[in-house]
Amino acid sequence: MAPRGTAREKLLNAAIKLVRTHGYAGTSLDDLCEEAGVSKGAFFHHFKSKDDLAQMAAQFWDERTGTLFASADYHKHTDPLDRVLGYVDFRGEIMDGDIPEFTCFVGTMVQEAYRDAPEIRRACRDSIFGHADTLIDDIQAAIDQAGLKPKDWTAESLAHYTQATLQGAYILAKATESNEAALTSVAHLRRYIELLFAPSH
Amino acid sequence: MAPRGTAREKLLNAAIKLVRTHGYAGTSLDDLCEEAGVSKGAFFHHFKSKDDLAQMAAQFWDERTGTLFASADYHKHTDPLDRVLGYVDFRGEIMDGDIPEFTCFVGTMVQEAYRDAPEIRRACRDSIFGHADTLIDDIQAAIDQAGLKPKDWTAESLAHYTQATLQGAYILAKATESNEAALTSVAHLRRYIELLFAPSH
DNA sequence: GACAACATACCAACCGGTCGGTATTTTATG
DNA sequence: CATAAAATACCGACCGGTTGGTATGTTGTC
Repeated sequence: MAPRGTAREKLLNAAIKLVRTHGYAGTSLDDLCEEAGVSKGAFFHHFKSKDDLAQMAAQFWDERTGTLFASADYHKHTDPLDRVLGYVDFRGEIMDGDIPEFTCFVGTMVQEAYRDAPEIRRACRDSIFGHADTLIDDIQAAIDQAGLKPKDWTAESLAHYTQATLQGAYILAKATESNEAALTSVAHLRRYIELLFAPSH
Repeated sequence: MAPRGTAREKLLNAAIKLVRTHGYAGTSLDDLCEEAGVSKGAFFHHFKSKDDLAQMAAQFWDERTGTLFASADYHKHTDPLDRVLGYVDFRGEIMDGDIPEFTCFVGTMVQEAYRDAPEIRRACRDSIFGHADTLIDDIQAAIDQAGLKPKDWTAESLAHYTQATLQGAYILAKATESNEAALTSVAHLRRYIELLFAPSH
């Protein structure tokens, strides 16, 4: 028997895995409980409803990915532009293995829930944009160091754009059942950033 | 009473509308029939199953958007780069109104169906990449005219990248319930293409 | 009157959620 | 420090409604 006090976390991890594979509405509570190896009773002890689980899972995802990115090597670069490009490279490096293993849980879920479950939408939005915001300081430092005075874009808008590209890359990956088009997209994103900061402008 | 012989098309349009709003699994056959103003019998007269409808709807969407883009003004530019940039601008212009009205039906659906319904996945893939392919000739002409010899990208990969960016832009729009981040993404995409073809390289 | 285009009635499986109960851990009290 | 009470963690049968799908009509048109 599994140790007590672990059902909640097992359900959160099961949610992330199954929603990435089958979508939110396509994942039933029975599926969730079976995947987690817990009972229906345990589910409703920890969560008020399926939507409540989804919201908590978005926060859980946010923390899990926050740790992953915070401890990644790209922060070690002394040059701010290298940190930004290192981030992009890192996003490419983790596009590995089976598609549900590297695609974005909150990006997937918000597409289904944005209209019918406002709290889920907000939790997903906070995760996506909270993560994007971790890039702003490095981008701004790169702008300052390069002596750029961009008129029609900002560190924030570029940070958001990176997330759009990555989310879209995952859709292409799902459509083709391959990470190839996703990696191509990351390469284009990298090239864009290089061009933005290229000395010749 | 609605005229006979229109149920099929009404169901296809209802599918596009409802899936864009609630997702694929989140849309029931009863919802579909009610939205279309048609009975369950009519549904199963025209479609073998819900998945069959989804597949047909992806093809229907492909034809509908094919007509829209084929008749758009950006083709009128004599300069190929202007046609490409005109396409991007056009994508921004149609990001208007309520979110389900401008987001991508096949991009939404493939996220839910890519693992569990291979025929739907293929139909969505064909629509996305078939559309992307309509850009290749213009991009290639722009490359040739600018005298570029890109080593690590092609007209095809750039065409695919535009679709990734747009699909991701829709996710940001859904997450924020606003088209603002989507428009910002389109502006960045435009800037990237301008930089790629800028004389100074 | 044949056949396509619908409508209606119905079904079994599945869905999210409830409920009564039990096992374990924590806490208050003498 | 013993122990009873209370809170927590968990179980699984069960419920009513919804689901995708079927079987059997009815209606319009050539």
